[in-house]
Amino acid sequence: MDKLTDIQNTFQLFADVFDVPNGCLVTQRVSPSLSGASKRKSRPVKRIITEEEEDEVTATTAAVIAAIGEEEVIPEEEPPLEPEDEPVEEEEAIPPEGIKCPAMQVEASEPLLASLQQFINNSEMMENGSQDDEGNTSDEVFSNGNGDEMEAGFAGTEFLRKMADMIQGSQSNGSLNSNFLQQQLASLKETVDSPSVSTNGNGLLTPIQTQLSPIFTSNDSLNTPEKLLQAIMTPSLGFLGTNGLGASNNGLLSSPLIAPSPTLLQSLMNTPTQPPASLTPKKVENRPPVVSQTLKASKRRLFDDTSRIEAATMIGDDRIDMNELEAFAQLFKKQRIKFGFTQGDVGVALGKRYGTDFSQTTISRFEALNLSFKNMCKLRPLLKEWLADVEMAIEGGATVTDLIDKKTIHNGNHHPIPHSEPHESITTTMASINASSFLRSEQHVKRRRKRTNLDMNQRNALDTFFSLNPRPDHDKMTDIANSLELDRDVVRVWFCNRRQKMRRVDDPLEGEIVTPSVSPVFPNISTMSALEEIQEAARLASCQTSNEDSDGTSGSPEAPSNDGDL
DNA sequence: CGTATGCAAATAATA
DNA sequence: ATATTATTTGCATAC
Repeated sequence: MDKLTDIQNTFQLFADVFDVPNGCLVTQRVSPSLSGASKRKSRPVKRIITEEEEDEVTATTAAVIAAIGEEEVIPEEEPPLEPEDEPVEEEEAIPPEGIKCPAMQVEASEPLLASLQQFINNSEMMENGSQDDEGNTSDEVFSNGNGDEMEAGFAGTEFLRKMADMIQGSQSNGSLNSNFLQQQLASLKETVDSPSVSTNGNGLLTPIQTQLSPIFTSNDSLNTPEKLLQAIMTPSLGFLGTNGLGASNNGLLSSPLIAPSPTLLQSLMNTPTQPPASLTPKKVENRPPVVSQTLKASKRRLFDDTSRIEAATMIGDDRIDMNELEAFAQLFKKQRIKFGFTQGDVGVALGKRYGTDFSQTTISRFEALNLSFKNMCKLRPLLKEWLADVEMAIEGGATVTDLIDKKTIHNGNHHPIPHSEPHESITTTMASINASSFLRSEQHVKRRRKRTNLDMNQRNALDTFFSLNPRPDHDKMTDIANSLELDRDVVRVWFCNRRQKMRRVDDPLEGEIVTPSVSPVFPNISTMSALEEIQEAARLASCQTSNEDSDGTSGSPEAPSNDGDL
């Protein structure tokens, strides 16, 4: 029963996904409880853009195939299809260095359809044509939520059929996708009827057949529409669009492709009657080979791993366009340099203005679009304002040095503007700005704790402690903190991060690891003594070397120069 | 020097 | 209040 409903929903979803007004995928807030549904992992915007650029259409195709389960046989033998070489950009002062957002409108339905066709074919063969009625059997087929095995093929076919019908039936939008789908469906049906023919006038269907994923042919891997959908929708490869940003600059299609977040989809598919908990809906796929690998493999450490494919992340609620961000970033940099500010200067300046200063690193990343989309959006207004102010000031006759000087106002001295300022306006402007709106924010903006820099000894010690007990309790923590002359919070955070890291390293495959959380480490060491001994050792070790630097001179163990929060 | 990055603290949002 | 997971930042240090 519920299964059936599920199917229905799934159909609907498909229909929605493929048949939207603008001919592009759109995320629509699904009513259900996707409240906490957000497992997003973000990644730098630039990377996203680059990705899109690289894979284009090909990516989409490959994506679907891959997502469906096929291996990564679709490397780079794909005919490039002469993408776009349109000169585009008529902007003037912004010479994009190869960073742009190509259209992501590429049809994703073709490969999908092809796959569906394949699937249906296979199923058909399997069934031996024993079912003639269209929609009544489904009830039985799906009613059993656990004993489904052999019916897989059958049910699957049914499912796809329905889906196809549905899609076909609700196409009247004239949208690109709809039309295409309709077309494909036509040929699809034909083909299904006469498997020997390849009516497809696009030749799109044929080539893919061969690569039909095993997921479609094996009975047990696709026994539920959820899985099917999931497989298809697995965003890993950009099938769903990379991030819902990227608009075409050449006018291929005007609206950005916004894909439903996988999470969303999942929640959508999940029936209120959540099954036991045998499978972890989390990272289902194995390796997102195609797309992600192609990127600059320079530092595929954190980002590559961390950011999987979750591109649909920033689909958010707004259709913020990447173009603007990109443009602003460039403009910002240009102006900054023009005025003679360094990234560091800006960081400090922002601190002056908003109470939240940023490091040179952050500014650098902003300019290079090396921040998550969300993060970029968050920072943009600040930088924008700052830039505007500076421009205004400069226009008013101020000098960069003046400005820099102002923001260089170090701690405890207030003689920034000695006297005769030839540019009162500037001063006024600045003053007003500072005084009015921002000053306030400055107050309640709690400054980020200065990043603690653990020295080798502390690290080693912590490591040791960790190996002994990855999750010490409050007291233990305090103890450790004391022995290392660190703030308890620092220690706590360290452990948290460490666990996080551990998890990150172990889990990836999630296939065979047996939750090494506690056992592997010290299975026998139940003796407190031993444990403590080691701890002592660690402590000792740490103290030894830190004999002279222990005072936390340069560090920040204590008194992190907090602004004493007003 | 000013920037770009790796590694990983510190934080935010949730469970 | 705690832990976990996802993210934002920034110290250090390599370009």
